[in-house]
Amino acid sequence: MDLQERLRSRGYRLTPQRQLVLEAVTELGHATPEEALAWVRERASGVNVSTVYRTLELLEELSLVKHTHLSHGAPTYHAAAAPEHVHLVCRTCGDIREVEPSAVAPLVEMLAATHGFAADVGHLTVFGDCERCSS
Amino acid sequence: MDLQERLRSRGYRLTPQRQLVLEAVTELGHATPEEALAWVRERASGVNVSTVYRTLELLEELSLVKHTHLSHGAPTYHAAAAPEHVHLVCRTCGDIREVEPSAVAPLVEMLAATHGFAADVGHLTVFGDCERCSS
DNA sequence: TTGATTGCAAAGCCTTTGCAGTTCT
DNA sequence: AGAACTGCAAAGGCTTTGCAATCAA
Repeated sequence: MDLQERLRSRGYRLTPQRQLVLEAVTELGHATPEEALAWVRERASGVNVSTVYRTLELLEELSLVKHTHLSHGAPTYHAAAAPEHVHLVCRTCGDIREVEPSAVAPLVEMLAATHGFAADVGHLTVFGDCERCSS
Repeated sequence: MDLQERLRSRGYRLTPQRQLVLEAVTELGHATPEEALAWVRERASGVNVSTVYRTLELLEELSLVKHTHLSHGAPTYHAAAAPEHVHLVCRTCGDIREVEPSAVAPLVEMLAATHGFAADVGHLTVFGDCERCSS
């Protein structure tokens, strides 16, 4: 199912800006709104920040992108099509590492079993200290 | 070790504002800076927002409080003395539930073993859908 | 044509900062 | 006196919103 199809089925339109923002997030892997904007502006001029914000919100609503909070500031977006992963963020050195969702499978299963809670693994970020910083 | 002692040993001073902010966070269990301020203002007048921010930062530095992000907006603080817990946040109904750290023990151990990563359980928040909302 | 979409500028949250007055030691 | 602390007001990030012009279908 492609972008246009998803948009049209909800009465939305396909615009160059929307294509570019989705492409930016996909290409960059992880991108803050500001970073996505920068990427887009390398390809098209005059695109505004507010369009990026509105588009990211829309794309998230369409389940085409997701976001997490990897730091205190702006959130980071990534394509929903990208393989799911959990983030490990080191609060000492700032290093960010991705680990496979299988790492949290036991947790997810147990939350489902004991609390009926359906965890969103793609949104999960674990803060702590990485190997170098905790020793 | 009490507040005054911790402060003094680092060259800081004990002030009514600092006592009140710590008390607010402790009493409220979870509090945003704004909520802490409101609580403090019920006991003392004229306390300023910036004092609350500065104090929370200081208390966190002294390991007396911790913070997590339970929603998109302001962070929530809780006393470090409170029993550690993980937060489950339902993104559909907004419900917030606390679960015991034992729930994530396997995850924590495995991150330590395979990635040398020391997870901060008290900061961990799992987003997803709660029982009612996922069915 | 007509409703969706955009750019622009202004406003809004949340938080930080500079500074001068005040308080503690 | 000297340093820490506070309130106040202004500024700073990040994000949202109102509106008129523009564009997709």
